Amino acid sequence: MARTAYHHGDLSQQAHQQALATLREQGDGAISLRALARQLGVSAPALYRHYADRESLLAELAISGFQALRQRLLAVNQQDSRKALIGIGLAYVAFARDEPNLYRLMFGGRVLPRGAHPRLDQAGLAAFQVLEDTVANGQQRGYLKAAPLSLLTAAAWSLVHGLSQLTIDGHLPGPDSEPQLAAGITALLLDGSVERTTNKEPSP
Amino acid sequence: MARTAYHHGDLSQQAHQQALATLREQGDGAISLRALARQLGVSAPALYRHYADRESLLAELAISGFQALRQRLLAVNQQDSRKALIGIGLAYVAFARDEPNLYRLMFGGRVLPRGAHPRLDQAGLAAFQVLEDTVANGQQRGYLKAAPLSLLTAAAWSLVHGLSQLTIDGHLPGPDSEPQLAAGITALLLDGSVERTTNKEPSP
DNA sequence: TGTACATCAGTGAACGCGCGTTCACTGATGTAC
DNA sequence: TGTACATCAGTGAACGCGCGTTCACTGATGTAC
Repeated sequence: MARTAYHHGDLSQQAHQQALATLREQGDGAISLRALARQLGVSAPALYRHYADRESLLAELAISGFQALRQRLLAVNQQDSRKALIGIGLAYVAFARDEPNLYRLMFGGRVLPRGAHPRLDQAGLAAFQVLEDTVANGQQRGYLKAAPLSLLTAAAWSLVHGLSQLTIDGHLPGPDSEPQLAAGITALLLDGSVERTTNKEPSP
Repeated sequence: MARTAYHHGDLSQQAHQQALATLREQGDGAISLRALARQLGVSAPALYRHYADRESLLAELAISGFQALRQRLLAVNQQDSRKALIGIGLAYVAFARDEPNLYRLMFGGRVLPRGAHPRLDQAGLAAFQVLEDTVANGQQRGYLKAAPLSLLTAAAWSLVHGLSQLTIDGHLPGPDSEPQLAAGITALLLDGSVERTTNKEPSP
């Protein structure tokens, strides 16, 4: 253990991890730089070597959250358009359910306003892009209505985002019935977006 | 002005109003009992005559928020089922856009957890009820699919809630194009929920 | 109509707390020659 | 291979702040008789 007194060596990473743990357990309001430093056995100002201020730390957490969400969405099988869209919806809601406090931080709006952290905005966009690509894909295959892409995407996003929020805030029936709820709701929107004549996927 | 030194006479109400003003301008995080008392020219402990603690005050604000939302939803014309559903969606999103910080408090989840304030939960339910009634109404008139009411309602709610959140957090295109976006999205969900054979409203 | 008294709605002072951030500093590391 | 020196990553102390809440209290109001 080359843990010399000075030069912790891994402070940036460990601070991130510890803050993430606190966030998960107690929400972003519970994250303070002083407490964090205490937990890491380090003086508070040391953290300022790695994070400009408290908000920057939170932004970093949110960024890695968006990256994780993006990975989940990318992992969805894209072969069948219909299954892909439902799969994206399920993956999205599953992420929110698994990481409620992280999700709240990412989309809270209050804590991390748009525009203040360019890398954060970018990470959010990158995750959103996967959803939009999936919709565009479905549309190109003639599977979705000819409505403007932005409209279809906004609808899909609103739906999964709203469902996520309502779920993690306990407004909807227990989490046991929630996955099929998500699937059912997504299907509901989908069937509305399907051209009547083209409700079969062209085989690859 | 019977504003005697003691006995402010209207402290409860004025505290509510002042707190609401602060909430609107700066969000719930900016509400503190001490600052509030200062603004009202009253000692801080005086507020404890009217509110058990800070959180109770926030709960009161959220309650009146739900009441206001409910009124807006009740004001929607219910004659035509399709128009009613779209109207509810528009009214809902308009409320969020007009009162972003209040809306965040009502649905933040972090600040006011479900179950802690019975009257708050009740007020939330009462607002939700209007939406559910509208959906049930549409279904009874044979206008909506025979899917479970809870599913249809959850879908509608998720959609408008998600759209509201994304809108007030600036994730969607400018607020200028937003009303037609809301209408378009709601219609998208609706057309998916419409039985193909019954897309005309029985005339009254 | 007057009065004793309970109750209500305020006050001022204080407790105890933790926070973000800055400052001048020191010890460790890496690099040029 | 050794050494001067810049740079990096920490330290401890302190500033200044505002907060929620409790305490023992006092002044005003309302009510029973």
